[in-house]
This record gives sequence, C-alpha cells and structure tokens, in this order.
Amino acid sequence: MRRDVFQAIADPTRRAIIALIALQPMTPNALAEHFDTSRQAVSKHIKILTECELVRQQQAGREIYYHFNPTKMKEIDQWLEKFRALWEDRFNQLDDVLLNLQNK
Amino acid sequence: MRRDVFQAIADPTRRAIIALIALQPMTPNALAEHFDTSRQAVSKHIKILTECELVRQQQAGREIYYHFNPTKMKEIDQWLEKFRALWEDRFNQLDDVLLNLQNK
DNA sequence: CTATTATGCAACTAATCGGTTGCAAATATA
DNA sequence: TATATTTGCAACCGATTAGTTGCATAATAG
Repeated sequence: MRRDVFQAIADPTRRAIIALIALQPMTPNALAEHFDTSRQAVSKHIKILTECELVRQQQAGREIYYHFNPTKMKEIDQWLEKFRALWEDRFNQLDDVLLNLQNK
Repeated sequence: MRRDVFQAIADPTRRAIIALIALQPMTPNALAEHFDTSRQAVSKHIKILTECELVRQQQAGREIYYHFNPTKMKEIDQWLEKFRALWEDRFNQLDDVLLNLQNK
C-alpha cells in the first residue's frame, strides 16, 4: 500500500509514537503502555509509519525495536520551505508596524 | 467542528489548494478549474482549511476570495522543530564520514 | 423584472480509518 | 518438552472521509 508522510503524521497517536521513539528505540509492547489503546492498535500505527519510512525496525530475538528515521521528516520540512518565506515576510511587516509605532 | 492543521494538510488536494492560493487569492470556482473534481468538493476542502484557519475569506460582491494564512502553518514548523536537530545530527555524522573518506 | 452566475448547505454513498478480538508463529523460560 | 511472552496478521465494526447530486440564496447582467 502506498503511504504518504503527510497522512502518516495526521493522526495524533502516530505523532506521539514518533515523539517517543525519537528519544529512544522502543518495542510495540513498551509503546502500547503509553497509550490508552490495545497493542494491536499501536502495531497498526507502527505499520503505517514503517510503510512511509518514518520508522525502521531492528530485530532483537523475539523483540522488535522501532527506530525513528529523521531523514523522511525532511520531506515535510521541504514542503514547508515554500511557505516559510511567506510567514517570515509577515513577521517583517509586523516588525515595520512596530517600528512605525515606536517612532511616533 | 474542531479541526487539526495536521489533518488538514494530509489531503493532497488541500495541499494543492494551499499552494495555489499562496500565490494569489482565488475564488472556489477558479480553484475548481485546477482539479478533476466538482466545485462542491473543492468548497468542502476550503471549508476544512478555513475551520483550521489555514485559509481566510474576503467577500467581493457574490465572489469570495480565499487567502492563505501562513501564520497557522507555523504550528507544523514548530512541531518539526523538535526533530530538526535529529536530522541535522545525521547530516553532521554524514559529513564526518565524508571527511574520513577524504583523509584516506 | 428575469435570467444567469457564484456560492454554501444538506443528503447520500463508497472507501478508508482507527479501533477491537482472535489466532498463529517464533522466541524465551521453567 | 511444556509454557509463557512478543509480535504480526486477518476479520470484523462503527465513525469519518472525500466525493457526488440537488437545491436554496444572494449578487450581477440583460
């Protein structure tokens, strides 16, 4: 199934999973303890994150440690890049306004 | 209805709408011409974008011009900020690798 | 005034989503 | 070997999603 990074981060639970494993790799069971849902539900989220390569797995016996893959997050950053100039412009305009107020 | 910016940008059509009106404010009809769907479908996307304040409207007679609101996009940027250090670290490590290769 | 145009809203629909439970496979432990 | 643990997969379910069509409303044009 073709997965999209933007769709992957749309869900708050998935964003929380990303935030957790960004700190340290975790197993599905360990992750599930942080949420109010079943392990299987968490596993489904992990599967989606894996499919769009936001997450990588590392087998350790019967346990699987899931790692965060930061490079994939750059896709979002690159998309934002196009608009960053716009809100920075807006800030510059705000700066001008504040400057004008000060000069009065 | 409570809307989430992350959910709003999850849909590719909505991202395309944002990209279009970021260049210049547009009416729903004008927007719909860029897509392979009905005007009403586009209007529903606009509604979602408006609810989460990514888009603002300006009435001009019977026409409504929709504007992009860049400040709301900052929410996404701020969320990314937490992870930016991680992929920059990764780049630094890559730099080290390249440096070591050069020294050989 | 009448017709046309631009828009939003409501109702319906198929597909997807996020959740559940049950089960099978593989590894660790007693 | 027998049992417990960790995990993924499949089937099912209710809610949500993105799309459609039809219609009402308001502003413009003839």
